[in-house]
Amino acid sequence: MAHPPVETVDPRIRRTRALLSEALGTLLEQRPFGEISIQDIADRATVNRATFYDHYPDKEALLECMVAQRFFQLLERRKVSFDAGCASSLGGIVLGVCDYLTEVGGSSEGAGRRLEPHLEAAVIGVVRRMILDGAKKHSPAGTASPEMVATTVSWGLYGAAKEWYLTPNRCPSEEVVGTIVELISRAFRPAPALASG
Amino acid sequence: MAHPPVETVDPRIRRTRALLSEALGTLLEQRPFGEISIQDIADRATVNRATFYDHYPDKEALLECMVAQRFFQLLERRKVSFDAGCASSLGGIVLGVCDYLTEVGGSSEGAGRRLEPHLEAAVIGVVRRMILDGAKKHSPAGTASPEMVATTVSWGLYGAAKEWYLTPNRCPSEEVVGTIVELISRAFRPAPALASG
DNA sequence: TTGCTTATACAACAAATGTCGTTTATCCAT
DNA sequence: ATGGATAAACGACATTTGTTGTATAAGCAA
Repeated sequence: MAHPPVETVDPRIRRTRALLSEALGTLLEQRPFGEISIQDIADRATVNRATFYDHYPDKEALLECMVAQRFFQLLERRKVSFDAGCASSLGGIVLGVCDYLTEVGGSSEGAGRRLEPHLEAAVIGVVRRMILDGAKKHSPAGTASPEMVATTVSWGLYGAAKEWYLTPNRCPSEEVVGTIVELISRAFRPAPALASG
Repeated sequence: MAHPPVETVDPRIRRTRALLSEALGTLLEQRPFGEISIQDIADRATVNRATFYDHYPDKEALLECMVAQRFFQLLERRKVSFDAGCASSLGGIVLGVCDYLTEVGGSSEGAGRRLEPHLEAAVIGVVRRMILDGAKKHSPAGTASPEMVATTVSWGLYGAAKEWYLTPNRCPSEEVVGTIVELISRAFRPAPALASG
């Protein structure tokens, strides 16, 4: 009944949300997000349309939850974690984002050359959480709070991955990881002297 | 007639789009974006609803155009530009983003603690363009293309500004600029040795 | 001015959205 | 097992959305 899907024990709620999530996932393999109606999702999930609104305010919210969940599971499968003291540990996250974009964008999303904004927000959210957990275990990197660092890095990281993904003849994901890590990992290092002006 | 508003000379088109943009701007001062229908916008603009669809596919597209235009004008008024050789020139952009978020989020958007994704995309787009123009005039910063650098920095910059904006008891925008510039400007410097691991 | 081009107004339509109230089924604590 | 709590099914409704076709008006070039 809660709109932002909170942790719940009730098997009815878990079942319904799982059905809706799976239904949207299946439909996204067939046609782009914009061509999927809530009725379509409810039908595929064998759930009443009104029940959908008991769980999510709109289909964008469902997409966001689904993406966050699936992307997080992708990182879990790869046993990706983050240690702020180890710059190369960012590589696993970067590779995960690149591969996830390729995976979900391959069929329909990428064709329109437009990533669903809520998909982007969900991915960034997962990355931010992971970076924040790692960053908090280390000493502060200058005047910026761990939250500020985590947000900056997660947004920059995602933007870089998206830039790569939208490049017409892009290189394999493994090759771009180093470049992206190089760009964003500097946010964790102590500040060098800034150029004046 | 073109959906993505291209440069046009026809005064009828310019007039209609200006009316729609201004109408949405006025309505956003009264209630959040989600509670504004296309009919509302068309009425306020004294334009037929069907005409709206001759210019924009949906109200999100109008919002994106409006935000990009207004935010760009904000930077123009402040005479903000970017020179990749001068790290502090990022400060003007950062301050512009922070102030713009405060400006548009003050009335209705900020209350719900949720920024419209298309607003975010528009702001990032303007920042990216400005950074890209400045970055292209300089030598390449490592293996990353100017586009990659500009995208990474613009996303990171926006994320940082958003983090600041959403902080409950945030400091004045002038105070956070230095922190954000310090975080993101490193992407323009030559790569230091990375921590191993 | 004339005439061609094109943007806008307008009406109408099927479809989708978001909400509400009622009934039925499921969960879970006792 | 019983009973209270609550989730889901279902039908209905007003509203919004996106599209289509035709008529009117505005722009612009000759």
